[in-house]
Amino acid sequence: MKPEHTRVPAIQPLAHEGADCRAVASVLSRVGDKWSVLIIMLLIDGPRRFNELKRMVGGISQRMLTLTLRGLERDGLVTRTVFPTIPPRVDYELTDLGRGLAQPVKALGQWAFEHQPQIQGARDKFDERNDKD
Amino acid sequence: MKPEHTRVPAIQPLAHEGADCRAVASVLSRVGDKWSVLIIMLLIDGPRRFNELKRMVGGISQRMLTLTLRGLERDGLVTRTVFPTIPPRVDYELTDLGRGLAQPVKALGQWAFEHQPQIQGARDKFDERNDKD
DNA sequence: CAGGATCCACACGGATACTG
DNA sequence: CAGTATCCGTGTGGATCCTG
Repeated sequence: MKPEHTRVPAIQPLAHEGADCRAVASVLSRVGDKWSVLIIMLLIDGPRRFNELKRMVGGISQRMLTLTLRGLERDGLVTRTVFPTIPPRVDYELTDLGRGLAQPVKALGQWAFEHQPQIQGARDKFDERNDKD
Repeated sequence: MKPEHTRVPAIQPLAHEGADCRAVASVLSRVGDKWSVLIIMLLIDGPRRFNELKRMVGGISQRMLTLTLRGLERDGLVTRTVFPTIPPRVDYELTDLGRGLAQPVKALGQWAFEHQPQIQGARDKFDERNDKD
Protein backbone atom coordinates (compact mmCIF):
# COMPACT_ATOMS: atom_id res chain seq x y z
CA MET A 1 0.00 0.00 0.00
CA LYS A 2 1.18 3.47 -0.83
CA PRO A 3 2.29 5.79 1.96
CA GLU A 4 -0.55 7.66 3.53
CA HIS A 5 0.79 10.99 2.41
CA THR A 6 0.58 10.32 -1.31
CA ARG A 7 -2.88 8.88 -1.29
CA VAL A 8 -5.56 11.27 -2.40
CA PRO A 9 -8.40 12.55 -0.17
CA ALA A 10 -10.91 10.11 -1.63
CA ILE A 11 -14.15 12.00 -2.19
CA GLN A 12 -15.77 9.07 -3.88
CA PRO A 13 -19.43 8.25 -4.32
CA LEU A 14 -20.59 6.15 -1.41
CA ALA A 15 -21.36 3.13 -3.57
CA HIS A 16 -24.96 3.59 -2.66
CA GLU A 17 -28.14 3.91 -4.63
CA GLY A 18 -29.15 7.43 -5.62
CA ALA A 19 -25.83 7.29 -7.37
CA ASP A 20 -25.99 10.42 -9.50
CA CYS A 21 -26.94 12.56 -6.54
CA ARG A 22 -23.94 11.12 -4.75
CA ALA A 23 -21.70 11.62 -7.74
CA VAL A 24 -22.60 15.29 -7.89
CA ALA A 25 -22.05 15.49 -4.16
CA SER A 26 -18.61 14.02 -4.60
CA VAL A 27 -17.77 16.79 -7.05
CA LEU A 28 -19.27 19.42 -4.79
CA SER A 29 -17.31 18.17 -1.83
CA ARG A 30 -14.14 19.12 -3.65
CA VAL A 31 -15.53 22.63 -3.77
CA GLY A 32 -16.49 22.22 -0.17
CA ASP A 33 -12.88 21.67 0.62
CA LYS A 34 -11.82 25.02 1.92
CA TRP A 35 -8.31 24.86 0.51
CA SER A 36 -9.31 23.64 -2.94
CA VAL A 37 -11.45 26.67 -3.56
CA LEU A 38 -8.72 29.07 -2.48
CA ILE A 39 -6.14 27.33 -4.65
CA ILE A 40 -8.42 27.42 -7.66
CA MET A 41 -8.98 31.13 -7.17
CA LEU A 42 -5.25 31.75 -6.90
CA LEU A 43 -4.51 29.78 -10.04
CA ILE A 44 -6.93 31.74 -12.19
CA ASP A 45 -4.30 34.38 -12.96
CA GLY A 46 -1.84 31.78 -14.22
CA PRO A 47 0.53 29.03 -13.13
CA ARG A 48 2.09 29.12 -9.68
CA ARG A 49 4.83 27.27 -7.90
CA PHE A 50 4.43 25.22 -4.75
CA ASN A 51 5.88 27.58 -2.19
CA GLU A 52 4.41 30.51 -4.01
CA LEU A 53 0.96 29.07 -3.37
CA LYS A 54 1.93 28.24 0.17
CA ARG A 55 2.84 31.87 0.82
CA MET A 56 -0.25 33.24 -0.92
CA VAL A 57 -2.66 31.06 0.99
CA GLY A 58 -0.99 31.61 4.31
CA GLY A 59 -1.87 29.25 7.13
CA ILE A 60 -1.87 26.04 5.12
CA SER A 61 0.59 23.31 6.04
CA GLN A 62 2.71 21.89 3.25
CA ARG A 63 1.02 18.59 3.89
CA MET A 64 -2.41 19.96 3.15
CA LEU A 65 -1.14 21.91 0.18
CA THR A 66 0.33 18.72 -1.27
CA LEU A 67 -2.83 16.76 -0.58
CA THR A 68 -5.06 19.48 -2.00
CA LEU A 69 -3.01 19.83 -5.17
CA ARG A 70 -2.98 16.05 -5.63
CA GLY A 71 -6.73 16.00 -5.31
CA LEU A 72 -7.17 18.76 -7.84
CA GLU A 73 -4.76 17.01 -10.16
CA ARG A 74 -6.62 13.75 -9.75
CA ASP A 75 -9.88 15.41 -10.70
CA GLY A 76 -8.27 16.82 -13.83
CA LEU A 77 -8.66 20.38 -12.62
CA VAL A 78 -4.97 21.17 -12.33
CA THR A 79 -1.83 20.12 -14.17
CA ARG A 80 1.46 19.51 -12.43
CA THR A 81 4.58 20.31 -14.40
CA VAL A 82 7.96 19.30 -13.05
CA PHE A 83 11.09 21.09 -14.25
CA PRO A 84 14.03 18.75 -13.63
CA THR A 85 16.34 21.54 -12.57
CA ILE A 86 18.32 22.13 -9.43
CA PRO A 87 16.70 23.28 -7.30
CA PRO A 88 13.57 21.52 -8.51
CA ARG A 89 10.64 23.55 -9.71
CA VAL A 90 7.02 22.51 -10.04
CA ASP A 91 4.32 24.56 -11.67
CA TYR A 92 0.64 24.09 -11.04
CA GLU A 93 -1.84 25.39 -13.57
CA LEU A 94 -5.57 25.17 -14.12
CA THR A 95 -6.77 22.94 -16.91
CA ASP A 96 -9.64 23.98 -19.15
CA LEU A 97 -11.87 21.95 -16.89
CA GLY A 98 -10.48 23.79 -13.88
CA ARG A 99 -11.02 27.15 -15.50
CA GLY A 100 -14.59 26.11 -16.26
CA LEU A 101 -15.14 25.24 -12.64
CA ALA A 102 -13.60 28.51 -11.58
CA GLN A 103 -16.48 30.47 -13.06
CA PRO A 104 -19.31 29.12 -10.87
CA VAL A 105 -16.89 29.11 -7.97
CA LYS A 106 -16.15 32.77 -8.51
CA ALA A 107 -19.86 33.51 -8.62
CA LEU A 108 -20.25 31.74 -5.32
CA GLY A 109 -17.28 33.56 -3.84
CA GLN A 110 -18.76 36.80 -5.06
CA TRP A 111 -22.03 36.01 -3.32
CA ALA A 112 -20.20 35.01 -0.16
CA PHE A 113 -18.29 38.26 -0.19
CA GLU A 114 -21.34 40.41 -0.76
CA HIS A 115 -23.55 38.74 1.80
CA GLN A 116 -20.93 37.98 4.39
CA PRO A 117 -22.08 40.87 6.64
CA GLN A 118 -25.66 39.57 6.70
CA ILE A 119 -24.48 36.09 7.55
CA GLN A 120 -22.15 37.34 10.24
CA GLY A 121 -25.02 39.41 11.62
CA ALA A 122 -27.33 36.41 11.64
CA ARG A 123 -24.68 34.37 13.43
CA ASP A 124 -24.14 37.01 16.07
CA LYS A 125 -27.87 37.35 16.67
CA PHE A 126 -28.28 33.59 16.87
CA ASP A 127 -25.39 33.16 19.26
CA GLU A 128 -26.65 36.00 21.43
CA ARG A 129 -30.10 34.45 21.71
CA ASN A 130 -28.49 31.15 22.60
CA ASP A 131 -26.09 32.50 25.19
CA LYS A 132 -28.62 34.31 27.33
CA ASP A 133 -31.15 31.46 27.53
CA MET B 1 -21.57 25.35 28.78
CA LYS B 2 -24.32 24.06 26.58
CA PRO B 3 -24.47 20.35 25.71
CA GLU B 4 -22.35 19.41 22.75
CA HIS B 5 -25.33 18.49 20.68
CA THR B 6 -26.95 21.92 20.69
CA ARG B 7 -23.81 23.78 19.85
CA VAL B 8 -23.45 24.73 16.25
CA PRO B 9 -20.71 23.45 13.86
CA ALA B 10 -18.52 26.51 14.32
CA ILE B 11 -17.29 27.65 10.90
CA GLN B 12 -15.88 30.85 12.24
CA PRO B 13 -13.10 33.02 10.87
CA LEU B 14 -9.83 31.84 12.28
CA ALA B 15 -9.15 35.11 14.09
CA HIS B 16 -6.22 35.64 11.81
CA GLU B 17 -5.07 38.45 9.58
CA GLY B 18 -6.23 38.34 5.99
CA ALA B 19 -9.60 38.43 7.69
CA ASP B 20 -11.88 39.02 4.73
CA CYS B 21 -10.41 36.12 2.83
CA ARG B 22 -11.05 33.99 5.89
CA ALA B 23 -14.54 35.37 6.33
CA VAL B 24 -15.42 34.43 2.79
CA ALA B 25 -13.89 31.04 3.41
CA SER B 26 -16.09 30.58 6.47
CA VAL B 27 -19.14 31.21 4.31
CA LEU B 28 -17.87 28.88 1.62
CA SER B 29 -17.20 26.15 4.12
CA ARG B 30 -20.90 26.00 4.80
CA VAL B 31 -21.34 25.30 1.13
CA GLY B 32 -18.53 22.84 1.45
CA ASP B 33 -20.56 20.98 3.99
CA LYS B 34 -21.98 18.10 2.02
CA TRP B 35 -25.28 17.99 3.86
CA SER B 36 -25.91 21.73 3.85
CA VAL B 37 -25.89 21.90 0.08
CA LEU B 38 -28.27 18.98 -0.27
CA ILE B 39 -30.65 20.46 2.28
CA ILE B 40 -30.64 23.82 0.55
CA MET B 41 -31.45 22.19 -2.75
CA LEU B 42 -34.30 20.22 -1.20
CA LEU B 43 -35.75 23.33 0.42
CA ILE B 44 -35.90 25.30 -2.82
CA ASP B 45 -39.33 23.87 -3.66
CA GLY B 46 -40.79 24.97 -0.36
CA PRO B 47 -40.86 24.22 3.37
CA ARG B 48 -40.18 20.72 4.61
CA ARG B 49 -40.52 18.88 7.87
CA PHE B 50 -37.71 17.22 9.76
CA ASN B 51 -38.34 13.58 8.95
CA GLU B 52 -39.40 14.53 5.47
CA LEU B 53 -35.93 15.93 4.88
CA LYS B 54 -34.39 12.92 6.56
CA ARG B 55 -36.15 10.59 4.17
CA MET B 56 -35.36 12.71 1.11
CA VAL B 57 -31.67 12.94 1.88
CA GLY B 58 -31.34 9.29 2.78
CA GLY B 59 -28.25 8.25 4.65
CA ILE B 60 -28.05 11.18 7.03
CA SER B 61 -28.27 10.53 10.74
CA GLN B 62 -30.79 12.55 12.71
CA ARG B 63 -27.89 13.98 14.60
CA MET B 64 -26.27 15.41 11.48
CA LEU B 65 -29.60 16.62 10.17
CA THR B 66 -30.21 18.51 13.38
CA LEU B 67 -26.71 19.93 13.39
CA THR B 68 -26.90 20.91 9.73
CA LEU B 69 -30.26 22.61 10.12
CA ARG B 70 -29.02 24.46 13.20
CA GLY B 71 -26.03 25.68 11.23
CA LEU B 72 -28.19 26.88 8.38
CA GLU B 73 -30.53 28.56 10.83
CA ARG B 74 -27.63 30.22 12.57
CA ASP B 75 -26.38 31.64 9.29
CA GLY B 76 -29.81 33.06 8.57
CA LEU B 77 -30.30 30.80 5.57
CA VAL B 78 -33.21 28.81 6.97
CA THR B 79 -36.08 29.52 9.31
CA ARG B 80 -37.34 27.03 11.86
CA THR B 81 -41.05 27.12 12.64
CA VAL B 82 -42.44 25.07 15.49
CA PHE B 83 -46.12 24.15 15.57
CA PRO B 84 -47.04 23.39 19.18
CA THR B 85 -49.29 20.50 18.25
CA ILE B 86 -49.31 16.87 19.25
CA PRO B 87 -47.45 15.28 17.68
CA PRO B 88 -45.05 18.21 17.31
CA ARG B 89 -44.33 19.57 13.87
CA VAL B 90 -41.40 21.68 12.71
CA ASP B 91 -41.09 23.27 9.32
CA TYR B 92 -37.84 24.38 7.78
CA GLU B 93 -37.88 26.95 5.03
CA LEU B 94 -35.33 28.95 3.09
CA THR B 95 -35.05 32.63 3.92
CA ASP B 96 -34.53 35.21 1.18
CA LEU B 97 -30.85 34.99 1.95
CA GLY B 98 -30.99 31.23 1.61
CA ARG B 99 -32.82 31.46 -1.70
CA GLY B 100 -30.17 33.91 -2.87
CA LEU B 101 -27.45 31.46 -1.99
CA ALA B 102 -29.33 28.68 -3.71
CA GLN B 103 -28.80 30.32 -7.10
CA PRO B 104 -24.99 30.17 -7.26
CA VAL B 105 -25.16 26.79 -5.58
CA LYS B 106 -27.49 25.52 -8.27
CA ALA B 107 -25.16 26.87 -10.93
CA LEU B 108 -22.34 24.98 -9.31
CA GLY B 109 -24.43 21.84 -9.02
CA GLN B 110 -25.34 22.19 -12.66
CA TRP B 111 -21.67 22.37 -13.59
CA ALA B 112 -20.90 19.41 -11.37
CA PHE B 113 -23.62 17.40 -13.01
CA GLU B 114 -22.55 18.26 -16.54
CA HIS B 115 -18.85 17.67 -16.03
CA GLN B 116 -19.09 14.76 -13.66
CA PRO B 117 -18.13 12.24 -16.38
CA GLN B 118 -14.95 14.13 -17.23
CA ILE B 119 -13.98 14.33 -13.59
CA GLN B 120 -14.71 10.69 -13.02
CA GLY B 121 -12.67 9.88 -16.09
CA ALA B 122 -9.77 11.95 -14.85
CA ARG B 123 -9.95 10.20 -11.49
CA ASP B 124 -9.94 6.77 -13.05
CA LYS B 125 -6.99 7.63 -15.25
CA PHE B 126 -5.11 9.11 -12.31
CA ASP B 127 -5.79 6.13 -10.08
CA GLU B 128 -4.81 3.72 -12.82
CA ARG B 129 -1.48 5.49 -13.34
CA ASN B 130 -0.90 5.41 -9.62
CA ASP B 131 -1.80 1.78 -9.10
CA LYS B 132 0.54 0.33 -11.68
CA ASP B 133 3.59 2.37 -10.61
C1' DC C 1 12.71 23.78 -3.49
C1' DA C 2 9.17 20.39 -3.34
C1' DG C 3 7.76 17.24 -1.17
C1' DG C 4 7.65 12.11 1.71
C1' DA C 5 7.27 9.79 6.36
C1' DT C 6 5.53 9.68 11.08
C1' DC C 7 3.36 10.81 15.19
C1' DC C 8 -0.51 12.65 17.43
C1' DA C 9 -4.67 15.29 18.83
C1' DC C 10 -9.21 16.34 18.39
C1' DA C 11 -13.24 17.37 15.83
C1' DC C 12 -16.57 14.98 13.13
C1' DG C 13 -19.86 11.82 12.47
C1' DG C 14 -22.38 7.14 13.34
C1' DA C 15 -25.18 4.16 16.51
C1' DT C 16 -28.06 3.77 20.18
C1' DA C 17 -31.17 4.85 23.90
C1' DC C 18 -34.20 8.19 25.93
C1' DT C 19 -37.90 12.27 26.14
C1' DG C 20 -41.82 16.00 25.73
C1' DC D 1 -42.58 13.50 15.64
C1' DA D 2 -38.58 15.96 16.55
C1' DG D 3 -35.41 16.13 18.78
C1' DT D 4 -31.27 15.21 23.33
C1' DA D 5 -27.73 12.78 25.59
C1' DT D 6 -23.81 9.79 25.43
C1' DC D 7 -20.38 6.75 23.91
C1' DC D 8 -17.01 5.83 20.71
C1' DG D 9 -14.34 4.88 16.28
C1' DT D 10 -11.91 7.17 12.62
C1' DG D 11 -10.57 10.70 9.42
C1' DT D 12 -8.48 14.97 8.99
C1' DG D 13 -5.14 18.05 9.70
C1' DG D 14 -1.05 20.13 12.23
C1' DA D 15 3.91 19.79 13.63
C1' DT D 16 8.20 17.97 12.87
C1' DC D 17 12.03 15.74 10.78
C1' DC D 18 14.06 13.90 6.57
C1' DT D 19 15.41 13.51 1.32
C1' DG D 20 16.41 14.03 -3.99
